[in-house]
Amino acid sequence: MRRAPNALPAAPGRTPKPPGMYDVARAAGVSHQTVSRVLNDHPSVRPETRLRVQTAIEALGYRRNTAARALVTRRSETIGVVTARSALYGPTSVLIGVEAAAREAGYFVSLVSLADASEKQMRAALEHFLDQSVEGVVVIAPSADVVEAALKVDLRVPMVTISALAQQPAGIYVTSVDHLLGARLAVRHLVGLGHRRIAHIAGPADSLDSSARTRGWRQELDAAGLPDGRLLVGDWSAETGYAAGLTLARDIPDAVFAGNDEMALGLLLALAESGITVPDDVSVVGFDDIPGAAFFSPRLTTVRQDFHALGSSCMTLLTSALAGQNPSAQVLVPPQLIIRASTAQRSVTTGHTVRIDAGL
Amino acid sequence: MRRAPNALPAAPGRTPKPPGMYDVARAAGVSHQTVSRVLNDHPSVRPETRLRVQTAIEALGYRRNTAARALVTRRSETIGVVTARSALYGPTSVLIGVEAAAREAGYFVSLVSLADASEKQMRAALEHFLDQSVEGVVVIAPSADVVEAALKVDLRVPMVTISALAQQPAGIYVTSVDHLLGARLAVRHLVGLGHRRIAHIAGPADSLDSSARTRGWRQELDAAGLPDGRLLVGDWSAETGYAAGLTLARDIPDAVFAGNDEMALGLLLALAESGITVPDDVSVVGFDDIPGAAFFSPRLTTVRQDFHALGSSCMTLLTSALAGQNPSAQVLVPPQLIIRASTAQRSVTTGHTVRIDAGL
DNA sequence: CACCCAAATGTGAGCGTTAACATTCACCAG
DNA sequence: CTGGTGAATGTTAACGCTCACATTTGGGTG
Repeated sequence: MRRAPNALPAAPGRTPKPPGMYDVARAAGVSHQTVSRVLNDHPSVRPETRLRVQTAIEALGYRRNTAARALVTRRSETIGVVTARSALYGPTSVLIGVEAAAREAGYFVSLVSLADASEKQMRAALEHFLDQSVEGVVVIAPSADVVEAALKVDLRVPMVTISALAQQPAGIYVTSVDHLLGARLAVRHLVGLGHRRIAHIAGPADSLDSSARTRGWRQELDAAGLPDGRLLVGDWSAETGYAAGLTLARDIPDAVFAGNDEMALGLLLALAESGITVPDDVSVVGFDDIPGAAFFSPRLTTVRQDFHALGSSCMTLLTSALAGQNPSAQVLVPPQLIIRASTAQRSVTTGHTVRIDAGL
Repeated sequence: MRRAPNALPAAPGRTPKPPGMYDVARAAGVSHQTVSRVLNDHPSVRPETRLRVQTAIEALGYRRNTAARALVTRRSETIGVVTARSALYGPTSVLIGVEAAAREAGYFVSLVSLADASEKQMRAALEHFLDQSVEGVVVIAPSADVVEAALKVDLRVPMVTISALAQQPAGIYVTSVDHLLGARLAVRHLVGLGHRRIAHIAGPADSLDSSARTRGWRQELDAAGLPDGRLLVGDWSAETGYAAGLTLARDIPDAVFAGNDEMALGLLLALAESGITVPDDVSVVGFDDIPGAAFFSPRLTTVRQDFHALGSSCMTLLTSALAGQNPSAQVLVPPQLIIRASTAQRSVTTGHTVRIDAGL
């Protein structure tokens, strides 16, 4: 067993008990309450006394006991974060972003990852957080059932969910990357390039992010006065992107908007194997800008999400809710279109318009 | 503000205080201590009494106050996890794996991600954990300086680091994926395919995982009686893999072992752009088996890590340390070689041996 | 049938902090 | 000089739990 190398002549053999407020108080020649006041920087403490106490704290290496504090105040400077037990790029990046933002805001984070979206699991997670006296909860919710499960548990603290809900439910705060906008940006880019038949490979049906992206695709097509495109459904995996690619290869559209980069990767492979050249024969846009997207073959045009901004947005919502304000708006973080080599002007040779267009 | 819909006729307007042990005790007609005994399943409680108490707990919706418990026991059923603030596939997957294993082992996790590997940051993180009375700490350490920083803080609880240290420092427990073995598996596969000049693109110099993989590459080359191969250094990014590929393209080896899949991706692109065909002209192996690796072009042969097993290994170490045993061995989790299409028998046309070899 | 022992249960004292209230002290108005 | 006032400090009581110890209970023994 490792023992703290402690200079104090403590009772032999025992781990020296960490000093408490009383010890500090004694050392500073004040009462424990004054120590408490210094710690919580209460105004009415003489500067001189404050200094004396601070010196004593320093000297003894005193650290306030959070359990005792939490016991009496029912506060813990901690927020709980619930995420799905997935190693996917999106959720994990969001988690890191939220953790960073929470720390910046002065909170610590307690983490629970859910093996599934059942209400039971969610309830257990949230109740655990409540037991810990967390001051707020962040739920990273990929699908509607996670949000629903979270809403069923009644929390005594504010909750913000990171989810692309079409509309904000009462009682919780919601923030998200603006997936719809991202999709529109992607499709708009494709339309601008002259593509008319724009297919979409969607993520899993229960994914909110995916629905929002699909909605964006439709809206932009609509706005451009283009007919509906072909819709295929995948599950975020390259595997399903590949399958979609095989299907698409039989009746190739002008362009494909893939719901995420991984599916775009699968798509790219299927296309290559089918002898279809990107971007000459068909343009491809992804979503996420995962590390590596810039080195797909061809380098992938995609939509980048700002996870750091998302984390901040999340904490802003939470802290203002904690401050008693009622931030009502659903905050959306704008994504960014990254144009690379997988998209190009519609080719005149394979396009469905005649050669004369090229001259215009 | 949302208010818990509570059936009890509580004092008007106030959030009803959650029931305590005394409330349960009264309801069950026993003393608070008996309730405590039931909670901690102490042996000497009559089954009938136990049942009565449990019924009362159920009825009142009683939940044990963790702060109070932590205050007296100085235990919290929580472990602290320190990780690097990175969205890379490796670290995040490890994090998810550890969280899952911790929950399985009955612990909750408190998370701190480090913006840098400074001792200051590490100290703050670990002291925060100590304040929270965590029972153990897991440090996911990509580089030696993180481990060193962690060692400098003197902890009163067991610590396990997940790091590919060449040898285990005293006082802490270490577990890791067996990167060295993984690299040897990869290189052995290459050697088995007849390749002799096997280059390596290493990860960043300060990465322990990278060093272990590089060491494995060297060892296996040695064991096969082959000359040292060409060594290039990247930083895990596809960008650097691409740069390495450009360099390698000028003097193409038989095969390349990339330190991770992302660099392999960059390498693949550089090779393709240089008119070099994989695996005909050169075989490529990656490391990680990131989602998508199976859909690189060509599908990437790589080494898969078992993050779930790693998490379990980590918790096994921690729980046995907690139980007072002294698990001394450094536990390594074996990885698995996944053979796909980026590796092939050494081509007779481009090989450095004459055609006659093919007939042997 | 008194006796003892172990099992089952109860009692009281903290754990380290903050909250509420009490006290002291210096200073100024009347 | 006295009373009042507010700032600075001290005292006491929770917070909800577990621990150590005290007490009760229910059988076997001799």
